[in-house]
Amino acid sequence: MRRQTDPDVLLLQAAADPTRLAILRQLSTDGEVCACDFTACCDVAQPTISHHLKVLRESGWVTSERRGTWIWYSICPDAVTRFRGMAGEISPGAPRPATVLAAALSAPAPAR
Amino acid sequence: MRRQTDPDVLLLQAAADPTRLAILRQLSTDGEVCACDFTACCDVAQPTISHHLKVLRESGWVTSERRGTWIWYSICPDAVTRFRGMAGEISPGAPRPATVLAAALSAPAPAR
DNA sequence: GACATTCATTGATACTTGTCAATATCCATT
DNA sequence: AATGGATATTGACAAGTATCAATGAATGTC
Repeated sequence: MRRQTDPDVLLLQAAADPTRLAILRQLSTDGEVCACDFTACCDVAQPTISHHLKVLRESGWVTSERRGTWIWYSICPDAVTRFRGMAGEISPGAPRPATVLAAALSAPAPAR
Repeated sequence: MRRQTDPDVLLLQAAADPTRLAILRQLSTDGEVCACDFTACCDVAQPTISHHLKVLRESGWVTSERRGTWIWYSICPDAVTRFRGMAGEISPGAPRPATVLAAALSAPAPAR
């Protein structure tokens, strides 16, 4: 298992966790959320929330801003753009007209 | 670490791997790909490809169809729809007009 | 300064996952 | 049925990760 460097994979990996997806969804709804408010929605201890926020920060999903005692988190618009770009690129694929299908069936072997 | 059941998280987790993302991208480009053609693009052994294809199958990303000796894979349109739906739901969040920002700054504590 | 609160870090532990060698299974051809 | 090629499965191992208790660092209040 080699460590990830592809930024797209990093973005997906960061979102692919129930706690972090819940965080992203709450941020999508509220726009800005204090770190102390995430413990309520996610049913995990404070260090765990802090860990997940770090993952989201380092993957580019969120930014934080200190205001006195509290730290407010919000989603980076750039991450949303990148995520939607990936969603646009992944598609069911090129159309397969009958001629192409027939060619594939009669071909001696798949393309190398 | 409790096992995942949320289908959205499962979909993201399945895509959040370099090999599997490469598979999805090749399927997006070519529409339909023979299992034997994935070993070339991903630089991993055949059992590893088979393992990743299984993950993509069980998470709903792809379907397979046997044609004689070869098995052809393609992306499920439904998975694409779900993925794009998630991409649409995650956003930088509600707008923060000056009044809201001022209220947040002067508030004694974050909303509980 | 002393104290309380918020958030981050450290360290330990249990669980999950990506990988491959070896083997099995399925299909087509001879 | 015997052989060969394409995929899947099994088993084992190394590496990654989610979690929390304990602790540290920063800020605000008294």
